[in-house]
Amino acid sequence: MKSSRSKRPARKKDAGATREAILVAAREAFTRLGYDGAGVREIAAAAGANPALVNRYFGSKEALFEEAVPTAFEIAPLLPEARQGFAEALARYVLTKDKAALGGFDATLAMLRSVGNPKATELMREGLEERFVAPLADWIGEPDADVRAALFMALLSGVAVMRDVMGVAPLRGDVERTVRWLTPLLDALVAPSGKTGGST
Amino acid sequence: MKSSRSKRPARKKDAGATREAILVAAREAFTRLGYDGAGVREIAAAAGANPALVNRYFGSKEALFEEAVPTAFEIAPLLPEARQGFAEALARYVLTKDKAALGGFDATLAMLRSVGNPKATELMREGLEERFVAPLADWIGEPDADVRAALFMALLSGVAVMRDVMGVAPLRGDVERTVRWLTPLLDALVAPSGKTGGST
DNA sequence: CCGGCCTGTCAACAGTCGTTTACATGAGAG
DNA sequence: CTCTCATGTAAACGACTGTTGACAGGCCGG
Repeated sequence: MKSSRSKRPARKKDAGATREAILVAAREAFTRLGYDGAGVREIAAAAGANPALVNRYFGSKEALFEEAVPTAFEIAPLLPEARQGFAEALARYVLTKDKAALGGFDATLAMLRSVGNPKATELMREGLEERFVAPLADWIGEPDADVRAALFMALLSGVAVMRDVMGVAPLRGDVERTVRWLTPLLDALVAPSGKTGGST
Repeated sequence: MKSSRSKRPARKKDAGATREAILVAAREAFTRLGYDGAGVREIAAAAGANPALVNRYFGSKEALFEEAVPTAFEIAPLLPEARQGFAEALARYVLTKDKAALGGFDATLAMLRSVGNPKATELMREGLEERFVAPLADWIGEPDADVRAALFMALLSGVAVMRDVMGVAPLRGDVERTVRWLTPLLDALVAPSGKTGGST
């Protein structure tokens, strides 16, 4: 009973901090529930803010989503200098990533759970191509790099959908066994050409 | 002005036909808009029926979805006797399939656009495992068949998401060029072991 | 031909959604 | 201290959602 007042601010009047709290809460909610499933009231409550402030600081739920999710697509930090072991490292990453890290935010999951909404997909397409496919294609630097990068992203997304969203059993089992089969697939897309594909 | 009456039945009273019309309209709507995006009023209107009939014949929107989508997952018909050319045929299929066929119904697209809704994913998981992953694993009949089948489905779903839902550019371009890179990936998962993966 | 029941219609319910407006409050400037 | 404006609150709007109950219509068996 430490609060006799009906409202405990928990945060003094600070527009910047409130805006940031809403943004963080939105990322978590979009990751867990998708664009349609996450409501502004729920997001605001998780941020300890009033629902009306969402519209005041972001204009609309659509604009909030646009700022929260598509800008978070980032493949660049994952591109190492050495190509050796890159495929396996990424395979192990998608199979073990814990959404509890980084405050429950996972851009890939937020994307996948929001693909049902046409406005959300429209907002994500540009970010996906510019921040994921294009940099990856540049990094591959081989013939058909654009197609290979797109297939790379498709494979990662597909695994995420089956494992984290649909909960398909075999992908939730032994990680090492799955890594052993996923790695060569990813590697074939990023490795220097001539080994697989490309020829007739 | 051939109809002076305010309502033209367009179909005489026939419970079975009405039920079937709703089912067909629901499949098309779920494919195009996903579980959340497709409304019962819209489905009923497309079927030329009254919205209340949806609940009368199916019980609820959830039950309608359960009967319309998860039962349509079917890999069995696509499993040929000969393994030769199977991967390439399936690769070409996912890259050229036209949703206009079969009345605009595509079970994979309906699934992907509905993954944002937890009730929908719950209803689809069983059908997906029993009607797609398990039969495919049996057909592969190799060590780690379950993981390989799951990755196979993940790859196909990922391509569908990136190409048909997100509209990623490289996957909408030259089909043959994409087939050339997608085929060996699928082939590695269904081909007799020893060629790729499984070792170490 | 006629009554009963299956089929279809209509309207409304209760709830949620994003959004907006009017109002209260508190912190900092003069 | 006091005025003032940014910040936060409260309530309601209009539009939707899935669902249900009461009612009408027509087809078929008697």
